[in-house]
Amino acid sequence: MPVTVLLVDDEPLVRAGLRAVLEAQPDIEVVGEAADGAAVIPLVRRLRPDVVAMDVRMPLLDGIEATRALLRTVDAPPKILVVTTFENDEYVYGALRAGADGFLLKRARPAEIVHAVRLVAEGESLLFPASVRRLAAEYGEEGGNRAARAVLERARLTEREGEVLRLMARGLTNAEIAARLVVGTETVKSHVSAVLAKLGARDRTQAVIAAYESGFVAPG
Amino acid sequence: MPVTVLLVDDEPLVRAGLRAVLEAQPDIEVVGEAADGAAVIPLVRRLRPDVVAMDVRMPLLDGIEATRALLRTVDAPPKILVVTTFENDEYVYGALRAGADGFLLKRARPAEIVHAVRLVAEGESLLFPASVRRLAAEYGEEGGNRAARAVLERARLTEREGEVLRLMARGLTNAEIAARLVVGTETVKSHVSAVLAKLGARDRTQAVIAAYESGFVAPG
DNA sequence: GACCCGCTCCCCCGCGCGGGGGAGGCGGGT
DNA sequence: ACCCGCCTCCCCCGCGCGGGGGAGCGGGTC
Repeated sequence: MPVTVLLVDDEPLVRAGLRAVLEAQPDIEVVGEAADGAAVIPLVRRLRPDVVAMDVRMPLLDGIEATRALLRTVDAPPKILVVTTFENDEYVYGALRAGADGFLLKRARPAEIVHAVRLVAEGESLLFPASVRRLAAEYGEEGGNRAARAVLERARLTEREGEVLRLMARGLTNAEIAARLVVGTETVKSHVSAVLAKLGARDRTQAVIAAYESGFVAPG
Repeated sequence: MPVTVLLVDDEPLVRAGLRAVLEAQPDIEVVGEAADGAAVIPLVRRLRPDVVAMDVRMPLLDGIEATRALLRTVDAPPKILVVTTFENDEYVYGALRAGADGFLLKRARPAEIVHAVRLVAEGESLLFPASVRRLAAEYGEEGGNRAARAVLERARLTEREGEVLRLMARGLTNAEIAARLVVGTETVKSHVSAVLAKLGARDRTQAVIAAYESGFVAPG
């Protein structure tokens, strides 16, 4: 049985492109399209797709709200793949926080798009696509922490949030981080929440994974 | 002010060796020695060392019990560095679980020993020394998961525990892991607890860090 | 047969974590 | 003067996590 996909994007051109790429696969079937977030829920109820490829910026109901509504009102909801133009879109992080399973850049190569759909359909999350992982490599070994800085910028982490993430990635608890930074635990909690939101992580474990996968911290 | 160290080992030779290595450093001072775990607590109360270098296998009171007792009865307890002969010693994991801050191989080079003492004195934990981290490199890139298998063996993780750790390192919750493995959440909790104990990790975040640091899972 | 071990599932319990709010100070930018 | 981003701290709340037990079962060893 093929993977069924519902396309949600306000630009017909993008929908057509995604459809062309996905329909070229024998095991992927596009079962419907929607032009805005408001139309998604009834369509999902009727078509029951495995995956919804959802734009973030849309009229009426944006991708974040649509994702939230979908997960709240539909039982056995489909996997949600957030489609965006910018790697740096805060809306993406909002959508991931709302429960989306991964994100996908519009300028990704067809093979990557297909791969992303298959992955989320299998239940994998795709928070840190290859493009992000390659950062460290791009900057080279001798870049020192230039790659880390780049990731910082992409995720728009503040300096303090970066410090907190680094300590999280050393296995410290909030209380220990607070002691280390000589601030209150509530302050650390604020920073941690900000880091989770910006990285699209659900908990500190996923944030640490993100730190390793992005090259923000390196093993050894 | 120098880092003060208390040596606890039943073998005088080992104590002498550690003392020679550490005293060679201007910023490290060995303030006392003990031959078994039972003598540790009163000595710590009197000498108030920054670091206790503690053997695991000792008569009367072993390193695990001594660590536990120390942390329970002494306020502002010193950092505890577990000293062992075998990388594979389950006692080590027990000691780490009991609250020790790091472990150290007796066959480590002097520079490594000094480094370890300074690190734990600064409040860093040292769960995964360089010797373990180098595993992946030893086995080479084309080793595939041979390095991972080696780590598995060293930590004595069972096959199932290895699967669970791998899923933890993908950011899954216990419930999600349970669904993936088609078992109950209580079962997963058992495996997770076993993994934490064997890796000397305090929580799943530290376990994931261990997985990355040891090469059990690799970024990218 | 007795034994150990790995996998499975169950109980109770405390606590750290993370969500969702808000709020004040402080420096920089227009 | 104004706003805004950052850092700091506070509240309440639910839940997942991890610790501490125990227990049954199959498969291997001795």
